[in-house]
Amino acid sequence: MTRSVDPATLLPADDERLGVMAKFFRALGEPARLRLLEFLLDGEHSVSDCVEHVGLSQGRVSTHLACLADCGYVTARREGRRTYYRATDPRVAELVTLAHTLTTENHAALATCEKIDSFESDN
Amino acid sequence: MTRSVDPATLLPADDERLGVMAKFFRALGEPARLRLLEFLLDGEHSVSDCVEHVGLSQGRVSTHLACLADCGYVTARREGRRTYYRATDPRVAELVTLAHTLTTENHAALATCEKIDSFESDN
DNA sequence: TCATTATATCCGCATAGGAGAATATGTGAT
DNA sequence: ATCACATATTCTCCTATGCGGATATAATGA
Repeated sequence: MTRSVDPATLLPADDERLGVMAKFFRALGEPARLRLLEFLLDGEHSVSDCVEHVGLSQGRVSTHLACLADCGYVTARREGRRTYYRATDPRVAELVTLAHTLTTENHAALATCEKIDSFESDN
Repeated sequence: MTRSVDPATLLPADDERLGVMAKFFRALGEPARLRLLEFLLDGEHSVSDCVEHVGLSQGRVSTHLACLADCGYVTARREGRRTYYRATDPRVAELVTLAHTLTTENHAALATCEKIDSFESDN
């Protein structure tokens, strides 16, 4: 039953687990989605509210929200022609808070990390 | 002192905070880096150990490790010609654990999320 | 100094995925 | 049924970033 454990040929199951986790994190690896998530942690909002809040096109915002929902960060509720999104799970808030704390502490180093380019604008 | 609060024209400071947090999360939005981080949570390892562990090119692994270090997930320690990396902050372990729990619960939905493509291989 | 080993950096290539615009779909009102 | 509004989906474009391979740099030893 034991299968190859050649380090470089890792278990497929682990591959999948890591792939899923990576997706999960990548969902928050976008300023726009992070802003949306924080907005939705703050309370329930419709898509149009979100559009106004982040200032992106309606289509893009809709996609971002769907992404957050797929990842389990927020839940959607349809009411009439509107869809309301909200972040309910307190552990999500916990995750964001934890990240906020860690990034604040490490702000300097992170800001200069060029391996990942959020937007190294000139500020 | 209060400045424009037009929702779509958000505070630059907030822009930067979100940009940095996004970077922080994006660092974990990659299966390879996630695998490396878990490996380093487990104990201290040299770059070559890591190369063997993840099975990617030495250069790539070095970059991934530098990225994790810049983001504050791991620390580097040079000893002779080798560099040893390790994840020390327990809050990092907490972050990973939390994500692991949440993704496990939501595995099904996440696996089908096509907004983000980790690798939707045919499994 | 020169050789060897361990890391780090650079380069070109390929692709994931974000952006807006246009369009489709769903839903309540007339 | 038709219209108007709210959201979702599709399209093309373009950039960020992962990858390997080559090379530069650092550190130890002869």
